[in-house]
Amino acid sequence: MAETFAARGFEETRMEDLAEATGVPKATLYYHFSGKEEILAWLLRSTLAALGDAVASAAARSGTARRRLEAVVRAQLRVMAERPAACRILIADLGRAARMPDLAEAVGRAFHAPVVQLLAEGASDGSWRKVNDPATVASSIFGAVVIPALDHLVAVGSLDPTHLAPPIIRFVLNGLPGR
Amino acid sequence: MAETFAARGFEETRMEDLAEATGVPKATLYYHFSGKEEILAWLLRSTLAALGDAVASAAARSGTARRRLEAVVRAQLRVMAERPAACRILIADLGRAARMPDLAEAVGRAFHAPVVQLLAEGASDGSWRKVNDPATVASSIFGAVVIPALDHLVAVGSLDPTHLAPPIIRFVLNGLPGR
Amino acid sequence: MAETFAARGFEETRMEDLAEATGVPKATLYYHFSGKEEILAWLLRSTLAALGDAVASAAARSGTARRRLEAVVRAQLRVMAERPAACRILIADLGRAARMPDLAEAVGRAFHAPVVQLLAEGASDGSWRKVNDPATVASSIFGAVVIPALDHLVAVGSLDPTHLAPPIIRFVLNGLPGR
Amino acid sequence: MAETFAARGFEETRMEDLAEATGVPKATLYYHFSGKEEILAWLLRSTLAALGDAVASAAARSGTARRRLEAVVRAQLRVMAERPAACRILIADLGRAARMPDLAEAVGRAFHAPVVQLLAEGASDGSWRKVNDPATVASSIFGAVVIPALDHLVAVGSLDPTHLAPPIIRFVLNGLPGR
DNA sequence: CATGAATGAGCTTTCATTCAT
DNA sequence: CATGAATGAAAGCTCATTCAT
Repeated sequence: MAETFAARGFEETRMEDLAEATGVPKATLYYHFSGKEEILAWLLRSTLAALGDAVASAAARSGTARRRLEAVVRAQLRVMAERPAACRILIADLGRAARMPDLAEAVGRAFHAPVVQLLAEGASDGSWRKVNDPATVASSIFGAVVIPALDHLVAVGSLDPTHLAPPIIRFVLNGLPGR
Repeated sequence: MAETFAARGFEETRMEDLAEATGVPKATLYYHFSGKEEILAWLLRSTLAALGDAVASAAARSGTARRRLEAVVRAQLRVMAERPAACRILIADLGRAARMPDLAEAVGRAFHAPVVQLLAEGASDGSWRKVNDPATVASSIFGAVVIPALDHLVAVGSLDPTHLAPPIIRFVLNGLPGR
Repeated sequence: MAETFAARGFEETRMEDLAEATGVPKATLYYHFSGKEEILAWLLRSTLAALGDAVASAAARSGTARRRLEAVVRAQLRVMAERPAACRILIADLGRAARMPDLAEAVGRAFHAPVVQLLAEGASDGSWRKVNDPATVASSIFGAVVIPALDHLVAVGSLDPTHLAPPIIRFVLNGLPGR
Repeated sequence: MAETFAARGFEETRMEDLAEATGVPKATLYYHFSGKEEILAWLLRSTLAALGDAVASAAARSGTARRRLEAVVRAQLRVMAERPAACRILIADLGRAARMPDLAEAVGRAFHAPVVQLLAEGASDGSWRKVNDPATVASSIFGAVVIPALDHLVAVGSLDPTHLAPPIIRFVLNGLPGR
């Protein structure tokens, strides 16, 4: 299902394709879901929930904000590695996600809000200096994690957080540091 | 044209809509383009070319790699501000762009390659320490610029590089710096 | 259906016309057939099958080849009278039938082969002298039956084998006999 | 031109195809002809005229009706051999020809009328016994000549009257003669 | 509860044809 | 006279969705 959407894109995926991919007859899909968009939403919602849980629990750990942000990035990459197809859909079609109100909100709750919060906490606990525009920076962090992950997903077909996490985390925490 | 695509998304945009938006009859569009997808490709290709030019000339300036990377980010934001619709399409539907082979390549040439190059040069000129995984970091930079820009584009409808550039550049160059 | 095709010709017949003529919605036609051409093929195939059956059973009778050939011609005219529309299509658009590989073969099996066989048998049983070029003569017989039948079909709108059969059979069997 | 029509059929032939085949730009074709159908009509009319001339002069010879009918058949085959493409169009799409009023009439004048006339004359000069239904028999003769010729045209791609004429003439004049 | 069959609603695309030069 | 460019008018076909069983 997710694989089918990920391979063809939402609009290019016919209800028939989903039926074939799952072995569930079209009409039965309609028995369980109200339509194609709802299938996608269900897929993404569940991934977003997983992401939200992972991020939330990473952010809720004890330790410095720095450590916790690192954990958040790792958590995000781990979830993407576990559900590559759903994540490809989500990131490859951000526009659609943005147009699905509850999803946009879910992304916000799942990643954006915890990170914004963390940015503030890090300023307090001395992890980093005060961040002036935390909303923008949270977006940048999201992009800095998600775009290279998508690159790998598309290029390699899967995601190995072991390799990807270190450079990303280094970049997110330190940028391009002078010596 | 770009506005139409950006507002509705590719599939929701009817050839008829493009005809109305441009005043050019449907059949005439087909006389010039081989189909809807080619229109989109043309739009994106032209924006990508602009982006490529802007990025290339920013990267080719004199000065430290640090300064030049800063210029590259500004250039990227400037192009996005100048062509908000095309950029929304591009970023909001990265999956489709990825499925258009020449476009994927164009993105690579327009942004990825120059930045990878710059990362190497910065290591030489002392702008920053050697970057271990320049491909991944270039992706992260791309994401760190593009995702907050998309956020603004979608939320605000336009892009003000004056406000957006500073936090993004600070983040890209310094990450979240300790005091 | 056949009437619609016969009246307007294949290309001038819109799918919509067939839908109206049958009361079956266009989309339903597409559910059962893969396209307009397949509908025509199905129509013609069924008529050809009827023709094949009629010709085969006429040819398989007991009696002299002469008698049986006569029966074959009558059978052909009878089928044409029974399905005037399908036959008009078939004969009025022989070119299209020829371009549909399985149909061309079906015509061969339905008429040509049995007649060629009969021509040989008639030479054995003394119905007529040996026929030198049976393939050509079988074609001539086909034409000698089918073209006047088409003429009547087009001119009169229907076919009365009672009137048409005698002159055709006389001509086929005797040509233009001297006294 | 004729070849193009013959290969694809009238409706499947695009104006563009004719332009390519002749090297004459589409718009120029419209400068000379009023439309696609008129091009076909022009093609067929010219062939029909040739056929009419050949048939008429064969029928007008001196000699018995028998000899002259033979000459008519030969003439018909000769014209078909000389203009195989136009003849394929004509016979393969009899329905269209029938729907073009002036063409239907031309076929009549070119073949049907002279043969009907000949049938009467043959009854007078003792070539054959009186023909009861000359219109039908003329049609049969037309079919007996034209259908095997079309068969060859389609199967072999060209027509050799030398081989085809004898069996056809024998059949037309004698039918299937007892010994 | 599940599903094969049926369909309403459109959309892309194609072409014959026109017209300004 | 000739033609490249432009277009009006359709039509075939697809698909999400429904519904009777």
